[in-house]
Amino acid sequence: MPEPAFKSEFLRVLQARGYIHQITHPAELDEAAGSGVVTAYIGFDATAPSLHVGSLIQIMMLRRLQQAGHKPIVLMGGGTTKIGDPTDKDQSRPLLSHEQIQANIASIKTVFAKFLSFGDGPTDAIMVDNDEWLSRFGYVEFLRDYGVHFTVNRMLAFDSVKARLEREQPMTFLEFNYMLMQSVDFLELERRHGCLLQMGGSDQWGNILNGVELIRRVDQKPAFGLTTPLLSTASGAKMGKTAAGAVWLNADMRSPYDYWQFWRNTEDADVGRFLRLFTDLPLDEIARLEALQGAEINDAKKVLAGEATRMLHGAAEAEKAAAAAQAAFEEGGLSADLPTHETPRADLEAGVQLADLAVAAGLAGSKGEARRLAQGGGLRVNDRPEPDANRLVTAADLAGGVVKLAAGKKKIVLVKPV
RNA sequence: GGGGGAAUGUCCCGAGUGGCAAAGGGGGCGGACUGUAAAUCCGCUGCUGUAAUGGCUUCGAAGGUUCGAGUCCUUCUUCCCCCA
Repeated sequence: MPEPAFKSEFLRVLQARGYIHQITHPAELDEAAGSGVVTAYIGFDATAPSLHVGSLIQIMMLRRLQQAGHKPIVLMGGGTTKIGDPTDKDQSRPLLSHEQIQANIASIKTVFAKFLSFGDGPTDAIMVDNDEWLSRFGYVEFLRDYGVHFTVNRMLAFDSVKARLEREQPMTFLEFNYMLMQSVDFLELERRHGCLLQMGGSDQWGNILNGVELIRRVDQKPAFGLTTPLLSTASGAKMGKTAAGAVWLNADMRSPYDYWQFWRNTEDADVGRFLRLFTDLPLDEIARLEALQGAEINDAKKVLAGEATRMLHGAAEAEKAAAAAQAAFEEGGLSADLPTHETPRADLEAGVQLADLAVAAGLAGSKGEARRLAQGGGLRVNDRPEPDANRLVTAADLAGGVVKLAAGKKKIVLVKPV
């Protein structure tokens, strides 16, 4: 897109840090953001008990919004999750129960407090659940009030719908209604909180546009939409999916150490971009880090990992993760902060089959996998490759009170007798 | 309502028309090279087990034919297309 010179601090920051993909009315939004407090929202799904890194760019955008003196609204999709967003999905999702969804929301909530400051002040963040209004509509009422504003012709033209149809994959009427509900969300937030702007990933562009138009048509009020680029790594992989599964933000689903490792393993080509998006470091500092060449860029990755982990888990956890990584990778030593697996001392004294231990410690999904891993030279006991997964691990393998198990070079678990 | 097609290794795509643990690819994992990077090359990728031959469970669901079924037959489920 062209480079409009934004006047408002908010849009200037977003632009400089690479958050902007599309804006519905750039000049008007810039004007609004430059002359007063803008209330903006982003919707989040509640399909899992935690958000993952894929949502982090959205969370960070709300943080930037607040930093620039505006008011963020976190919209939890308690109602829309009951439907399931068809965007980018090939198949319908299994429907979750109301209780599951509410439990997920409660769990997700804890993360936002780390990035935003909530409260009653004019620029304090608030959190709302769209189940509050969506589940109250009667069918006839909903159709009369909102259904009239949407034409099927138009809805069929949206990418999310078109893609499903073209691939000859079924799309239920339930899912087809998702974009109506999301539009109504925006309208509802505009009425309740004077919300002016909806943000989201570029895949949400169509849904956001619908909301913008609904508000403009029904309430004759200004409304704006802004999307972020779809985040993928430089080599094209989707952000946030690794072999170990999604990179969850909740600490109980992904340890601070693993979270630190995720960022540490960023590709060279992504370091600058990620620093801008996911840390609060000043841009000139980032430019300096980004310019590092060869092996030195690893320093930039450590800064990235440290900053990102600190923001989510706090300074203490970030330092522990960094120290554990340094000990494990740079000094070949042990650190008590590495992930540990506890095993009964009596079992260890009797001897535990290595394959069983590797599975129990989460390094392999099955004994067969552990065996293959061992045969391929990827399974290490106390830093020595161990080709025989049948061998017994005993108390004799204890070194410094623990047995160090590794699958590959990066997944390390300390087995601790208890 | 009538006619024609489709569902395959629970990550995805996809070959297979009586001997199949099932081609090929993507993805993922491991190894080598490096810098805990990328690219490249090599290996692995249903569970379980051995020094090794093995055992078990898989091709939408349930039955059937057969020494033997992903493959043939019947019924069912879901989806797609055409006609009404």
